[in-house]
Amino acid sequence: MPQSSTNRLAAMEIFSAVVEQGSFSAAARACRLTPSAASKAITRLEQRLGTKLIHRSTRQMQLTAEGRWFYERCRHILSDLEEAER
Amino acid sequence: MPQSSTNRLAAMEIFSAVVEQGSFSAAARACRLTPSAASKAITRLEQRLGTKLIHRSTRQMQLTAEGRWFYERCRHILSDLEEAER
DNA sequence: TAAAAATACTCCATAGGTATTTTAT
DNA sequence: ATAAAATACCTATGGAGTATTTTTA
Repeated sequence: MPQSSTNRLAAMEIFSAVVEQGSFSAAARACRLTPSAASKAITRLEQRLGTKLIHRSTRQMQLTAEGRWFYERCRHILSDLEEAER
Repeated sequence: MPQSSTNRLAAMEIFSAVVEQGSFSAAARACRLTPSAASKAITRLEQRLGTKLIHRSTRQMQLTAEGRWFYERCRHILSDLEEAER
């Protein structure tokens, strides 16, 4: 049930974009957001899940095992969603 | 991508509750919301989808064909989501 | 006529933007 | 040195609540 008022789908979309683009700035562009917004979205997501999804430095990023698993779930859910909202 | 800033998952959860409970007030209780919030959530959802999901009067409600279809999609997505966030 | 739903209005928390700082190559 | 990420600060708005009105069995 709601009350978990954060926008979980937006977070999943941004996370997927980060994974696919390989950087926060590129993901932000793809999502038409600022890098700041993308960064904060991922941080919030990790806090909510209580898990690190991406190991990142200013120059490189790598998915954690949980990140890889969560990315697969995201793809699945987002494609189902696309169908549902079509 | 975001910018569709509405909380689509919350809407799906509320919609599912309405279907399962058979009324907006009961669904609101189940979701720990006011009937007002539930009503507005479904209205927003229908507007966003551009489809009527529920034919409703003050005394009865019935799913449209689209509503039935969308409900099935919701169940599927929400249970996948539960797994993803677990 | 009494319940459930819809709505007008108000308020606040989430999440986005800008500007700046930090970090790593 | 520079480009990317993080963060501090500010702001806007989506969405929740309350109070009220509308609806229909």
